[in-house]
Amino acid sequence: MTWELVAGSVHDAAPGLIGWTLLLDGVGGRIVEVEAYAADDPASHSYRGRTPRTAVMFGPPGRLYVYRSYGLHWCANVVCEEDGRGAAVLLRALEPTHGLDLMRVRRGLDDPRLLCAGPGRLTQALGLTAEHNGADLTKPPFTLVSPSAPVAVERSPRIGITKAVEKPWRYVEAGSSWSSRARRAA
DNA sequence: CAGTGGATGCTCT
DNA sequence: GAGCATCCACTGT
Repeated sequence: MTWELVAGSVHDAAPGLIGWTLLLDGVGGRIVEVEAYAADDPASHSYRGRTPRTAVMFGPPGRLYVYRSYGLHWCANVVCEEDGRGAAVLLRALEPTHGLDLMRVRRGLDDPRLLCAGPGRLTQALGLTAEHNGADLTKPPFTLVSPSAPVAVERSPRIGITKAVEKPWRYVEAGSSWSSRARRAA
């Protein structure tokens, strides 16, 4: 596994993660949308230094950083290296490929486009919670599979933040209809 | 369609 | 005590 992927800058790691397949207990799909949160980034949880919540972001790369968002959702990140200064890539959307039926039950929906299109949605669909904070993504119950073909990636500004709003650090698979902003289609 | 606001809990000031 | 890296239901066109 080319896990050097997460050893460098989040701006290399984030587009590099697009197209990988992520499964938890066999349920998941292809990563089609992520956002980079760099060490030197006012919008990053790690920006003000290490705290109990963000400690995982400063740890070994390739781990999961999970936090609660707006009191009700979980959001999942892949921790990157960046000289141990705290950096991670937020998983924003998957193209569901494995375990669709279980995802539908967990999400209470049938529409496959709404199963994993959004950071809170994908964690709910996979059953990802705080219990997975700090988990090693290269080991069970997680599975990571590299893309079988090269993936075209586009950049755009990040969503839902109030600082460093202009930075184009959201990475989406080009032409994907599974991202959180491309929900529209017939 | 677009726009608004409520739910909800934890972290840090 | 404020401020969220969100989602959904509801409103008015």
